[in-house]
Amino acid sequence: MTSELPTKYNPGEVEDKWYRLWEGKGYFHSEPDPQKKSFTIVIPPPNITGVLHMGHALNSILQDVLIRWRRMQGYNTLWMPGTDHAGIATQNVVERELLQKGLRRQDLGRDKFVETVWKWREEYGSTIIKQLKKIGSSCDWQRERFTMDQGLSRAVREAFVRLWQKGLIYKGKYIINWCPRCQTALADDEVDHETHEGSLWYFRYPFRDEPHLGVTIATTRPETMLGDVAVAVNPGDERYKEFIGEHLLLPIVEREIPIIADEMVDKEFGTGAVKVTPAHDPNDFEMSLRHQLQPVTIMAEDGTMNTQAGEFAGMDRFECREALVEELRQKRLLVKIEPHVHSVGHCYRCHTVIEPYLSDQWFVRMKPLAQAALRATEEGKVTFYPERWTKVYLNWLENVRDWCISRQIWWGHQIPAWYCKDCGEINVSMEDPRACTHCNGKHLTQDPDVLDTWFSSALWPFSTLGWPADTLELKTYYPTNVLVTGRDIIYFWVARMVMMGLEMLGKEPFGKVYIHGTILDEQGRRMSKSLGNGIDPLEMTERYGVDAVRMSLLLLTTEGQDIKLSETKFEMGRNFTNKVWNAARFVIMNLSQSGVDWPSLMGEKVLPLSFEDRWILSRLSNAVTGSTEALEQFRFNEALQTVYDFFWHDLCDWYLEIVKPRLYEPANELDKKTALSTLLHVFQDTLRLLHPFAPFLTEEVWSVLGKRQEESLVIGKWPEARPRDLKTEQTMELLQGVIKAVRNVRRNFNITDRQPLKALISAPDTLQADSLKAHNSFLRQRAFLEELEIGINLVRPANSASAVVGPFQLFIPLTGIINLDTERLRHDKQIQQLEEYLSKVQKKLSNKDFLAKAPPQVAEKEREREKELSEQINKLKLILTELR
RNA sequence: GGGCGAUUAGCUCAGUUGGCUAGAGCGCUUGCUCGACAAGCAAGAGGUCAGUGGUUCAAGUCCACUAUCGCCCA
Repeated sequence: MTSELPTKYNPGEVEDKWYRLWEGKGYFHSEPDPQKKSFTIVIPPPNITGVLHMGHALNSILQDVLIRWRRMQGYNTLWMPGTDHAGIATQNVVERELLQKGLRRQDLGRDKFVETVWKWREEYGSTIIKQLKKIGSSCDWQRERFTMDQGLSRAVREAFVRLWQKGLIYKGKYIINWCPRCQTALADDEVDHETHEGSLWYFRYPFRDEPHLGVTIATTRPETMLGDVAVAVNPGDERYKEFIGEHLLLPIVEREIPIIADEMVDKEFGTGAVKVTPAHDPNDFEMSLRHQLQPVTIMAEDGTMNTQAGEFAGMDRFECREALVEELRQKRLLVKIEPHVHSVGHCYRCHTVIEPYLSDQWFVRMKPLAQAALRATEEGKVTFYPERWTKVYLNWLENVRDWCISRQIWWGHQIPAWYCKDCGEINVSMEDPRACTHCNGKHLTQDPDVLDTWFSSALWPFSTLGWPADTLELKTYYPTNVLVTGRDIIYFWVARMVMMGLEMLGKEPFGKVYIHGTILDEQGRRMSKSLGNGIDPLEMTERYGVDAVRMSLLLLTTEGQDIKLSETKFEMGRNFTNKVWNAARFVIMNLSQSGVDWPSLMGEKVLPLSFEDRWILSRLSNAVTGSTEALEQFRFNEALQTVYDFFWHDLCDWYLEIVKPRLYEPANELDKKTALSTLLHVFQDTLRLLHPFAPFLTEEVWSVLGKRQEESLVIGKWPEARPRDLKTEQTMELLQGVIKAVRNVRRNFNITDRQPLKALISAPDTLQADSLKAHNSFLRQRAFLEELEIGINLVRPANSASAVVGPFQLFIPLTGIINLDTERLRHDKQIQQLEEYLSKVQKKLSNKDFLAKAPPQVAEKEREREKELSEQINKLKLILTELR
C-alpha cells in the first residue's frame, strides 16, 4: 500500500473526508466541564450576505490555530461561531433582488418584506459558513448562532430595556448622518471620510435695510443656504463687529436672518462670516441652540429638496446646487468660486455622500460606558496585541460621542418602544405591552425603527452563551480568552463589546485582543470588488490545498503587519505540504517494510539511543519549545517557521539521510528498532506540532502513523519539550561542518557524490581526535568517503584539497583532479573573509572600555573567537604557501 | 493638524528585552534522475539594514530630526 502513495500530495482527496469525520465525531463540540480549564474564542460573526474573502480566511485560520493548539493542550475549547444579520447590507441585497422584479419594499409592506429577507437568509445566509468549514475551521457548529435568532433577540431587548431604565438610552432630535440612498441614519463611525477637491462658493447676502451692501459668506454646500437662519461671525472679529445684530435678507428665499456672534466661528475660514443652517450641519445646530434659532429643514429623506426649498423643490440636492449657484450668479450675488480641498463623508455600505440631517433618533449615552471600558484597560483586564492598538482604542473611548442606534430600515431588531396615542408616554419593556403604563390607554404603536446591527453584535460574546439567562455556559466560557479581528472594527465592535460586557455582566468579554493585519494586493492596495484585485481564497485552496493556503498565510502573518499577497506566495505552503507528504511516505515505507511490529514501538522505553537519535530529539525539543512559546505570544509566523525549519532542515535534510543505513543494512536488530522508534516518535510529534497549521495533511498521515495513539490529531496531545542536549547539538554542528567542507570541495572540482574519495582529518590533540573518531563511519557515509583517517598533526598529502573546520584540518587527496589555481583562489577568499572578521574582533578586544564594561561572558567569547580565527587563518596560510 | 505603521539581498519579508561574521522563501549561478521528495537534492553569488545626528564598551535593534510611502482620527 505504501509504494502506491503518489509522490505528490493530493489535498482535494482528503480534505472533505476528514472534516466530515471530525464534525461527526463531535470533536469541535464543547460542553461546560468544571474539571477542565476552558479556552474560548467567539468568532467575529460574518455577514449573512458575505462571501469568504482573504480577510475572513486569515481571520479564521488564526483563530483555528489557537483553538486547535489549545484543544491539543487539553483545554476545554469552545470556538463559538455564527453570523450577523447585517441590517443595511442585507436589506440592500434583498431590495436589489426585488427591484429586478420591479418591486420596492414598500410594495410588499413591512411584514412581507421581512419574511422575504428571512427566506433569502435561509437560502443564501449560510454560504460563508460552508466556506469556513472548507478551510478547516473547527468551530462548535452545534452552537452556531445568528444575531436575529430568538435567544439573541431576547438579549438585545434585555440590553435595551436595561439601558433605558438606567437612562443610558434616550431619544431626541439631533443632527445625525443620513444616507439618502439607504434612507437611514448612520452612526458616526459608519461614515467614511474622503478628501475631495471641491469648491468654496462665496455669496453675498444683502442687508435688509441697505440691499446694495451685504456680507459675503463662504460655503462648501451652496444648496443648504435655503435653510439658513442666520449668519455668524466671531465676536472678536473687528471686520464685522458693527454688524452684529443687523439683519440680512437671505437671497432667493427672501427670509430675514440676523447676524449673530459666536465664539465657534473661525475668523480665518472664508470671509470669517459663515451661514448658519441648523437643520443640516452639526456645528450650526449647536449654534442654533445657543441662539434660540429655529431650524429649517429643506431636504427630504431621499436627498431631494422639499417644499421649504421653494422653486427648487423636488430637485436632487446636487442638481439644486448647480441651479442655485447659477441663479445667484444671475442675481450678481455670486462673488467668487475657489477650489477647496475638504473631507466628505460617505456611507460605508453604499458609498453615497452623507447628509448631516436633523432627525428624531435613539441614542446610547456613551460616556459612562466608555469610562468603565477605559478602566478595564488601565487595569490590564483587556490588553491588545500588538500593543500599539491600545492607544488607538483608548483615544476613541476618550473622545466617544453618543451612539445613534436607530435605523430607518425594516430588517433588524425593532426598537422595543411603544408610543401611547392617548398620553404620549413612551413604553419600553421586555414584553410587548398591551396598555400604556402611564394612562392605561390601549392605543399603542411600536417605534418603526430597528436597532443598529452593531447593537446586537456588541452583545455577541455573552448573548451567544445564553445571556440574559444565567447559564452554565456563561459561567464556564465567559469572559472569553481572546478576540481575533482586524483593525477596521476596533471601534464598531471591539470597544462596544467591552462596554456592553462590562455594563451587562460586570466583566470584560475577553482578556486579549489580537489585531491582525490587512490583506493587500501585490501593489499594496486593499482588495476590493470594484478594483477586481481580490484573490479568492477558495480558488487558492482548490489549486494549492487548504493546508498550503493556511501555512502560506501563517508564514506571512507577522505581528499584525499588513500582508501583500500574490498567488505565487501559496507555492511556499504547497511545497512544504509536499515535503511533509514525501517524508511521510519515506517513514511509512520503512516502517511497513521493517518486519517490526512498529505500532508497538511507541511503548518501548529503554532503547539504546545513538548519537543522531539524541541529536534529533534535542532539536525536536527546541522546536516544541519554540513553537509553543511563539503561539503564547501570538507570533504565528515564528511558531510555524520554527516547525518548518526543524522539519525540513533538521529532520529531512539530515536525520532521514543519516538513519537510512540503520534501516537498510542494520548492524543489529536492536539498533534498527531504535532507529525506527526514534523516527516514528519524532515524526509523530512533528505531526502534532503541525496539526494546528495543517490539519488535513497531518491527519491524513496520522491515520497511518498514529496507530495505537489518539484516534485523531484533533484530540491529539500537544508535545512537551524535554531537556535539550546541547553538547550533542554542538558536536553535530562540527560534523556537519566537516561534511559541508567535503561537499564544497567536490563542487569546486566537479566531483560528484558518486565518486568515492579519501580524506584525512588532522586534530590538534588526542582528545579532539577521539571525539571525531567516534563518528568516523557517520562522516564517511554522509560525505561519501571510502576512507577516512583521523589523527593528530597529520601532514597534508601532496595534491590535496584542504579546508579548516573549527580546530580540525581536512585534507582530500585529489591527484590528477586538483586545480591549484582554483584551490588557491578558494583559500584566498576564505582567508580574506576570516581576516575581516578577525579584525572586527580584535578591534573590540583592543578597546579598554569594552573589556571593562561588557559582561565577562561577552568578552570571553570574543577572546575565544580571536584564538580560533587566528589559528584557522594560520593553518590556511600555511597551506597556501605549500600550494605555491 | 494629531496619531500609528513601513523603509533590511533582484522581489516579498523575518530579525522578541542592544552582544550578528545580518536570516528565510522566491528568483539567480553551477552541478545532480544515487530506493521519500525536480513542488526536490547539493554547492554558491548577492546587503555601507532610507538618510543625518546622538546615547552606549557595543546600534538593524534605543533617542532626536529629515525624506519617501501607507493607514487611522479630527
